[in-house]
Amino acid sequence: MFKLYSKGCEYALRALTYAASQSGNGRFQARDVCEKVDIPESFTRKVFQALTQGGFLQAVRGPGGGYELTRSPEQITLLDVIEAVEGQDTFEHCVLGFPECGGKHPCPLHETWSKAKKQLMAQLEHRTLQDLADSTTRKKRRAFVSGA
Amino acid sequence: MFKLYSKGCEYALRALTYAASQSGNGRFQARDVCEKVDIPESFTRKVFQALTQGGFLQAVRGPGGGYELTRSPEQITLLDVIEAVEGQDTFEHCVLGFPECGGKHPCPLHETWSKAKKQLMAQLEHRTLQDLADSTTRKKRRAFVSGA
DNA sequence: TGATTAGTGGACCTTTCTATCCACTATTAT
DNA sequence: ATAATAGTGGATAGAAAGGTCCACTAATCA
Repeated sequence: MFKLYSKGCEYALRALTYAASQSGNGRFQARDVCEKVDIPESFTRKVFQALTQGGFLQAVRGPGGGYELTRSPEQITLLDVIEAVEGQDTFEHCVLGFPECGGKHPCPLHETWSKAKKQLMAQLEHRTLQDLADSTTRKKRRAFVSGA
Repeated sequence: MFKLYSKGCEYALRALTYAASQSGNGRFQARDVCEKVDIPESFTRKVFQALTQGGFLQAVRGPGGGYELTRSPEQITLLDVIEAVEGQDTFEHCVLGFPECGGKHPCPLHETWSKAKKQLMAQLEHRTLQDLADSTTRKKRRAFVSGA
């Protein structure tokens, strides 16, 4: 089945989007954010650990601690998050599984897929965590104003 | 990690592309084609069974038997094969895992993903098994002519 | 110093996907 | 009829992804 990214990555996107939408110093706690966006805490913690080791998040221990983004949300694209979680080469594998697929020995789908991939990645590079955070916040504000 | 489709679907595409590239009555045997394109036979047989039950292939038992495509290769797009193996709804799931994601309650990524998906599916609908078969045949002929 | 808070790292379990095996049925040829 | 061929269906095994638990460390506060 089709998968744009793993579950861990999905959780990371949801969690970080929520974190970015919160006003304040930008610090968030794993427990809190997982509860808020309704994703499995233990599992997501592992993803946070990986993002920390990858230099994407900074961990702060002890009371009042949590995580902080090392860049501001408007400087982080979806592709950044995806590649941080999945590795830089997620989109690089030959879709027909030809080990030799490449410039010199392209598989029959190489050109087609290259084109599709380019368009896909352009979309993912185009939007930032801040964009996503804004769109959720807007929605909530609309609901609030309309009394829903 | 990113996956355009499952292993089974990858094998189906490779096998059917090979089958389409063969001259003759269009009948092929599981054992033969799996050997030729170097994919696991037992596993791929299951995929063939599914494609048969889905009306995509016709099975012929006994000596000289095998499978036949129920449509000609130039009438079968990559998207056809993918949806036949993976189900019609492979590309329909919300990428952020929001159960409510849809026209009325779009997730923050809904628009972005819809656009990317449309472009992706356009690519997959554009090429047929015959196209893929032709490109592999052309390559072989080139190699033959050039003496490689 | 001791209690509390919050992230860490490793072991372990469950589910899904991938893969193999084998007895069985249908078909053809001798 | 019998043997050989080719797909079928079910059981089962192995690998990877998804998920949980718990003892531990670091930091803060009383």
